[in-house]
Amino acid sequence: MLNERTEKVLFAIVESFINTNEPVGSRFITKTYSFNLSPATIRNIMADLEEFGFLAQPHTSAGRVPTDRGYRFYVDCISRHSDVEDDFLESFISRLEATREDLNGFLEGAARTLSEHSRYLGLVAPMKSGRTTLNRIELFSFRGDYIAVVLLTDEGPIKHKIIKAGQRLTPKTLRRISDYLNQEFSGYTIDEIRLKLIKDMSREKALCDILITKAVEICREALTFPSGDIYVCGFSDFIGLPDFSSHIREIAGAIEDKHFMLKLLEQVGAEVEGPSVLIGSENPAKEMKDLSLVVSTYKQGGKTAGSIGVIGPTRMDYSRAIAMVQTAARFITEALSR
Amino acid sequence: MLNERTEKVLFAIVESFINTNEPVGSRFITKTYSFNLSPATIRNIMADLEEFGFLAQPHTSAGRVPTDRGYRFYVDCISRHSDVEDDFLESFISRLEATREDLNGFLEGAARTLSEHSRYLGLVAPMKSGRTTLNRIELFSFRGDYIAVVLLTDEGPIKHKIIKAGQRLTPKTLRRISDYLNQEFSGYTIDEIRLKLIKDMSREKALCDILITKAVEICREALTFPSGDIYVCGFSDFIGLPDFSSHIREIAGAIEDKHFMLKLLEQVGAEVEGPSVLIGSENPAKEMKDLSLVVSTYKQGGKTAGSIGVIGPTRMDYSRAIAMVQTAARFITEALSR
DNA sequence: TGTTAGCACTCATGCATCGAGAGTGCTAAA
DNA sequence: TTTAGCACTCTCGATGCATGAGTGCTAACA
Repeated sequence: MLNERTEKVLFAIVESFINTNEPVGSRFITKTYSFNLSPATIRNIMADLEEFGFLAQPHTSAGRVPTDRGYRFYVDCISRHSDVEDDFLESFISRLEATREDLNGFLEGAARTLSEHSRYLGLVAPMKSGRTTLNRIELFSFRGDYIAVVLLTDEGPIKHKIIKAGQRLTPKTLRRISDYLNQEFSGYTIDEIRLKLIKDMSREKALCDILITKAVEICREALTFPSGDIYVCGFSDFIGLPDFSSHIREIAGAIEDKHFMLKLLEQVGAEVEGPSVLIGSENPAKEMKDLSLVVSTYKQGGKTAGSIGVIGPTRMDYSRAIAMVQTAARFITEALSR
Repeated sequence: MLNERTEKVLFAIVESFINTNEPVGSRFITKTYSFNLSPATIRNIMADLEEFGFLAQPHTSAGRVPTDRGYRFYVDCISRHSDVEDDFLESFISRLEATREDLNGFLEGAARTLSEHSRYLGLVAPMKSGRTTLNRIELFSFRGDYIAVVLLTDEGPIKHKIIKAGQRLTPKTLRRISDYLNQEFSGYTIDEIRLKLIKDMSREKALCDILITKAVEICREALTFPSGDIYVCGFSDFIGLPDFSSHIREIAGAIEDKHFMLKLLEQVGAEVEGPSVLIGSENPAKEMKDLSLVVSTYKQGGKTAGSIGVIGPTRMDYSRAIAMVQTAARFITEALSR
């Protein structure tokens, strides 16, 4: 499609622009890179690239700027095996030391490490709990007629919730309820349990057992989780980037909206092996048309356990960002397997 | 100190500036407010106010702008009993409905309500858990040699932590440990428990009881909490304010730093009854010299349970903000008492 | 003695102009 | 196919100028 020389020029332009944030001109290219071509030739090539839709001019007589399509071509071509700095990995390791046994703390630390090293926005979203397997349910009465429900999942973290029982339950009753729940639901994923709960609705009515009714009720209430955590770090550095001085507000709004971000990560992350990249207008939301997203998933026990990634301007150092996200995802996966 | 007329002029200037964000001139005052004075007289008064340090001019021949001292005088004078809009309270009530039995969810909702109605930054910080009373400790073994520790406090929320036990413990052993812990620690505040733990160090060694050692160890590990939650809402609206287009970055940095914010809230909140106000340079951190903070505490069972407040530009609608924060704090206090 | 009218003065702001510089596209020559 | 040359376009910063808002001061007034 593009001959080698044209491609090289495109890459040179993309990389210059990533570094300098200034439209790059033909003269600049000839000075900086040794293509042994005159500015005029470069200009011809640039004109071609513009026809292809890979470059654009902010105005006549400015230099060229890569379009989203240009970035896309670049990203699809670059090697995905570039290395990350040593201190990046070291940061991860020391964070892991500091937060051992505290999964959420570690994940938040991972987001922070990512943002600090990339200077972009660091994201981590543990997967929606619907897909995780329930290990055990524990109940205990609490302050009179409340019940504390603790759900242990295989993931490690515990979900908890306080429920109003409506009446005082004896420890024995409580134990019978929790035995029933564990027998029914342990080993299933949260989503499966939700399904079972719907089916049980009828069965439970048939049985007319107050105890069971209560148990299922508790379970149903306990499973109305907040839909999932997400850690976002590095906002202040991110905001300081010169790229979006104008419409910060919309961008900040989109980023603050955790539901939106979760949905975005879930959509993107699932598809391919290795980091996915969404560039500018490829993004589903218009607020993010000047932003790019690099995201990967991490696994636990062979199953996807969450997403990690960065958000930056379309003028992002993709090669570095991809390497970092990939490294981070691998690191977390490895940490979780221990 | 200030005669009544001078005071009225000051208030007029403060309020105009709060509304318009433009330096206010003598002519404007005479047109807008009916003091029955000529611009010249107003100018004389303004000159006096400037001498007092209540007003400043951005440059010769701009209007006057209130200084932090000016705002301070204004805030100290205004009635603290202005009303809030009805829909503000309604928002609270509906949030409470939606998040019943989920304290953290409710508090986050409160921060959001506050930010949405004030258009400033809404903050809620549940008090550092050190001052809350431990109700009960529950232990259960988890995935082999791990132990899940769940701490029930009087506050309602449960703190949980997963600990590596190092060896497999039988249910019976576990029960003995948890009985011991409950006997020792229930009814004390977390801070007291920390103290007790230090004392126990020696006693425990004397006893040479492996079980107790293990128990105390578990407790100590479990009490290394993350230092406290804080909910910050409304960043995108806040950032859109015209006041700080220049140094957004520092401000965003300060706000993102949760430790810093927690410390700030803790410092301010504790002192007086009703909302405290910190204006611009009164603020301990230089990054916040263009921001004002209105913060109050909410209580549970007579004890301070957390802080709630807003952060806005020094040019803040103090009267409204104070009323809102006060209302919010009262509402939460009331909700917690049920 | 306090208030006001008048006036000169100061600045910020917006607008138009201008020159410099950067970069382009096109053409013709190598 | 590449390159040199040239005319052309457009941004950007500096400059000058008029305008308007607002002030401080002085002198007159009630």
